[in-house]
Amino acid sequence: MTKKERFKKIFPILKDKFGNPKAALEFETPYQLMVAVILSAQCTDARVNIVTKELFKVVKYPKDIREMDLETLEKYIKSTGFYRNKAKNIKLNAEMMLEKYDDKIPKELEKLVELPGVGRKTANVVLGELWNIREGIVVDTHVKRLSNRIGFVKSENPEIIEKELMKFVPKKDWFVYSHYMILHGRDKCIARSPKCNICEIRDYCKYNLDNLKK
DNA sequence: CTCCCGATAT
DNA sequence: ATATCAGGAG
Repeated sequence: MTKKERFKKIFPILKDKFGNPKAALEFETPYQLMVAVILSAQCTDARVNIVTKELFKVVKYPKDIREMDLETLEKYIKSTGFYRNKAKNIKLNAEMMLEKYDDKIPKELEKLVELPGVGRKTANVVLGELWNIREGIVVDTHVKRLSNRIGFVKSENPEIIEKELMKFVPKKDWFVYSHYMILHGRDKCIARSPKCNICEIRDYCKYNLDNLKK
């Protein structure tokens, strides 16, 4: 089976399982979503939501971050890990927002990634979530792991993985596909101990098929 | 490539 | 004890 054929088998199964997924991150304003995604680096979104529940009571726009001192911000977000980097980036990010965009988040990927703390992954999530804009495929740790296990790619480089996936994943599915990878990654294709024996897509997964031979 | 870094599951 | 969690900057 070609990659495209396998994708056509896998995608409907995941679609049937997860439907039309909403982001697990909680937010009210677009700016809050960007902050939440920055916080979600190497951290579960459940943890991010615990932190933002308090933080977003006082932070809704970039000006709210400007008014908050660094130490206070660090205290709010500490439990998400990397808190000093994240706090510093969020402060710098707010300053650039106020200087260039006020509180209107730019809708171009090239401009978004210039904001401190925002990389390609974060930018794609923000654009997709807020305005359904798909400039690429979100490649996070889950997409990376599942793509390699299924046998779609053989690479640890997010940009190479993204290009490879874009060859056979239809553009209209780019955004939901990464959502499905993330959800399925948390549910069955867990990093440490994948539950291949109860996995819905095991018949199309290289990792499972290879293990059966042993 | 390394560093950042707390919380959680195993 | 240790790997892992919706990564980004230098």
